[in-house]
Amino acid sequence: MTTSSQSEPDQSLEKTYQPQALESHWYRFWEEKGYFAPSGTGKPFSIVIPPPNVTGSLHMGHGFQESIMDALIRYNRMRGNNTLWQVGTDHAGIATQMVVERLLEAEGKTRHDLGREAFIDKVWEWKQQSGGTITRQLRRLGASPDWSRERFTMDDGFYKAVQQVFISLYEEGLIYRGKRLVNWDPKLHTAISDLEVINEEENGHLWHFHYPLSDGSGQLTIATTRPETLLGDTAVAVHPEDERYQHLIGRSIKLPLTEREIPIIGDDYVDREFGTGCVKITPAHDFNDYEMGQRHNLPLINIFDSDARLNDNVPAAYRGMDRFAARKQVVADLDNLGLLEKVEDHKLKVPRGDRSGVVIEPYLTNQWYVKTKPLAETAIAAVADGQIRFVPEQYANMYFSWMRDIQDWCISRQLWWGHRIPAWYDNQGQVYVGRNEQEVREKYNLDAQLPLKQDDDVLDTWFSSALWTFGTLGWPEETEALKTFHPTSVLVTGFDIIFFWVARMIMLTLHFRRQVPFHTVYVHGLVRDGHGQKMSKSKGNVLDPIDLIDGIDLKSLVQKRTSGLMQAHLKQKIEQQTRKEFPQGLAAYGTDALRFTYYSLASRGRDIKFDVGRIEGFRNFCNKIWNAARYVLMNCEGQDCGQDGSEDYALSLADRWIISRLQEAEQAVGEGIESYRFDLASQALHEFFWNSYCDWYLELCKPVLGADDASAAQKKGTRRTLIRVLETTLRLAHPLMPFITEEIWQRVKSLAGEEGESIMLASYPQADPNKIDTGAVADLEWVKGVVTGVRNIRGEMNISPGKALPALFRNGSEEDRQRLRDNRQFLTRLASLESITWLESAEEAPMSATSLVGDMEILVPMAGVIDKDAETARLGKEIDKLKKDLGRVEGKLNNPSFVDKAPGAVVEKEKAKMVDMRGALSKLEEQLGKINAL
RNA sequence: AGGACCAUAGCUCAGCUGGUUAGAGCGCUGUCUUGACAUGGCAGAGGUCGGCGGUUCAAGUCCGCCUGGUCCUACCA
Repeated sequence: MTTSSQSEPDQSLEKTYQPQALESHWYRFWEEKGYFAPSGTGKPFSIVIPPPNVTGSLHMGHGFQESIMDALIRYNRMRGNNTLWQVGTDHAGIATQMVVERLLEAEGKTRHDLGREAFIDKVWEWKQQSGGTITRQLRRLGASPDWSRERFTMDDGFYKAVQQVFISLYEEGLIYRGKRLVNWDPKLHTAISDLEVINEEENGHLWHFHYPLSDGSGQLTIATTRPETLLGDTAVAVHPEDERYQHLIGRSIKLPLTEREIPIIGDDYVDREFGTGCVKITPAHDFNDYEMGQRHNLPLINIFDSDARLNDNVPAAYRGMDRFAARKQVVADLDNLGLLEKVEDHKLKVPRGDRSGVVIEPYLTNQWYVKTKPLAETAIAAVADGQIRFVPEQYANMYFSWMRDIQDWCISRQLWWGHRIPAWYDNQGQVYVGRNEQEVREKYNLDAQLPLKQDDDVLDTWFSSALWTFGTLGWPEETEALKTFHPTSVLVTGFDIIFFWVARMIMLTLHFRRQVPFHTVYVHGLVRDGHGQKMSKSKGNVLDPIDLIDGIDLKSLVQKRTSGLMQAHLKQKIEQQTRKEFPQGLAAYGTDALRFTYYSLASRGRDIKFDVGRIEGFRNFCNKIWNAARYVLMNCEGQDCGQDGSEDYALSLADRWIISRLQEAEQAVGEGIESYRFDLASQALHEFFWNSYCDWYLELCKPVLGADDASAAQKKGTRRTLIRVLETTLRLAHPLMPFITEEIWQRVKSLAGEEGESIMLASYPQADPNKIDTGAVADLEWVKGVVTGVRNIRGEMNISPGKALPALFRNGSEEDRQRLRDNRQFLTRLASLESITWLESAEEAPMSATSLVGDMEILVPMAGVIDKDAETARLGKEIDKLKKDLGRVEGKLNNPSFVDKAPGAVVEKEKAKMVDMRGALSKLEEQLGKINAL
């Protein structure tokens, strides 16, 4: 491996770009040197990482997000800011507990076999074992957080912060415990918050049942999607103004199967148009019915146990039945009684747990809640008054609409893995909140003999992650880090967790710090596959960022995508699809190419489709940089590159031009990063380096460096420019492509007069308007015009690129003549010309192919090389295009209201355009005429 | 039901407060192994900017309606 420039400074770059070796080398170097820690000087800039699940692994979404954060961090670090990227991981309650339970299941055990203590030990063990995966993968991405400050949402310090927050909120009356309906997950046996419930439309049925009136005078027909809840009905409701049923309000129903008498009530919640206009009311198993039950003092009959099986509150025949079995049974029984009127197909939204996928049951339990309304008010204000800015702005609306209608947040979870709720109960169920049992006894003056039992529940994971920005910086201690880096500068996150995380962070941080958690929220889109599909295991379209970096053969890729599938029947389809899409597997593109791809796709927060063709293109870009650097080094190593402070060098037109272009590129890249338009930043960089530096500048250097007649000063000026522009571009690109830039920079820095141990600590290039030379830009545009004109003739006429052609210039101005005198060598070389001769107006021109640069004509004599028909066609094409455009311009200028009303400058511009076009057109037409006359 | 976003070249996308001949990458066609690079060079083809209407001297860009798509929130049992 030749990546160590320290030991072998003179060794040139390997012939081909091979990312693998150099990436691990430089990462180790940076980390060992401690470069990721804040410098301690400059303006503070800080970002907290959205903490990934400690036992998780890196997916494309992480890759995208961390790449963006790392670019911001490296950019700010190079700008001289005191830059902190705070890193850490989340304990991810439900997700982690589920993983460990699945491991136990493989051994035929459940968590209950182990008991709480032993199970938690097991989870810690699992964290120990797999917890390093994601942080190792972050390193592979080149992420540069301060690892020495790494935190975990269940470390000791965080535990303190969580307790403090819970206890304070409780004491302020903002946390309370209450018995009410919650979203119950019968598989995971825990309550979950509204946000964790996914409502998807599914096909179901609407059953119409007859409920007989108690007095036997008739019946009411109700419509329901959930027949089994009949067993918990405590009323039937109709609209109070519904003439069909009005008279029945106050009377009662004899509830079938139960023989219970339940009232008929009037409530304007009922929609007269839907179903039959009569609704069965089950206050214990439906959120709306619950509300209605409260309004009408209806009893609550809970008919389920925690598995959602029917409990002892139902007739013996149904006890112990699963809810879905009970549904069938109830329908059958009512049918037998002749009470089933009909069954209709019906689409309905079915609530499912986002983790378990099972149908969520509204279920009456005791839970802890955060009273969110008071917290939301200040949180709304912070965004409304601009203390927090969303990028793109439209996400602020999403935030507002949710916050204005926010519901209390259920924060208790019936899990074992998580922050245990700091509350104790005596035998009477009296609750005492405090840091530990001893403190509770002291605080509440409890008798030492009074038995206390801690709450079994843990807190929602998002409760602890809501404290992330200040908790990681040492709160509740008033640390230096907290004072320096809070509020953080920007939060980089996906729109999917604005409610889960961002909103709650804003609420709790404002409450406890009287500070916003961050000034800007940059919301990025979701990474989808090349066809716009969400990446998911079951679709088998997941791409692993690490595989894109290291490459993976087809066999392993198929293996990876088809193993551990929940539904085995998908296996074949996924395998086929994978073999078709990636017949060669994935090549090893390297981290820099992957990162650059992410940036190129990061526009305005919309979803991105990750096309593997794209990363290949940017791997090629890396290769281009590599080879350009090889060429530069080849010409500069061991040579005087004009870095000794003496001024004995001369800058050519090309030198002055590329320096001008570099300023523009610096401007564009900087603006792109500052405005979170990484697509624009990466594009500006790509365009500058490939199209300006490589395609033109390097080619323009060749005649100078290779010419015998070029002076030492000219050669020195060219070498100086060559190496300095390369070196600057590397710094410009470093936040986006950290590895390749470091590798090359180490070889280039001293030649370019730079010092320093690492590019990541070097200064970020700033555009200098004084270096923009508009004259040089115009002159070089002329050179490009001539070269491109000849090349066009050559290309279209199929003349071999090796064949040197004579060229005649005609109708040139004094400026054209001066430009030719200055740049003859460039034109000869780049256009591969044998000679360039001015044709005086009196002279007869030989039959030629023609190209125009302004008013000047370039003639390439046709004798022997150009075929008449091809030239006719080529000119015809040019003429058609000109005519079309000219027509448009003339139309505009002939329109009096345009000339009257448009600003003068616009009109002048159009007039000048018209003159140019007319001139060009007449020259081309004349030329076409001559050729046709042959 | 309410709201947001999107529709530009075969594909993926830029196009800022309305004013160059609408751009890029990939793909495609032709050609060239020239001492940095075939992971490359050079040249080229390809678009009535989803539809209709409006504002304006001027609309891909602003406004309205329509069509198609994505998503969020709420929810009628």
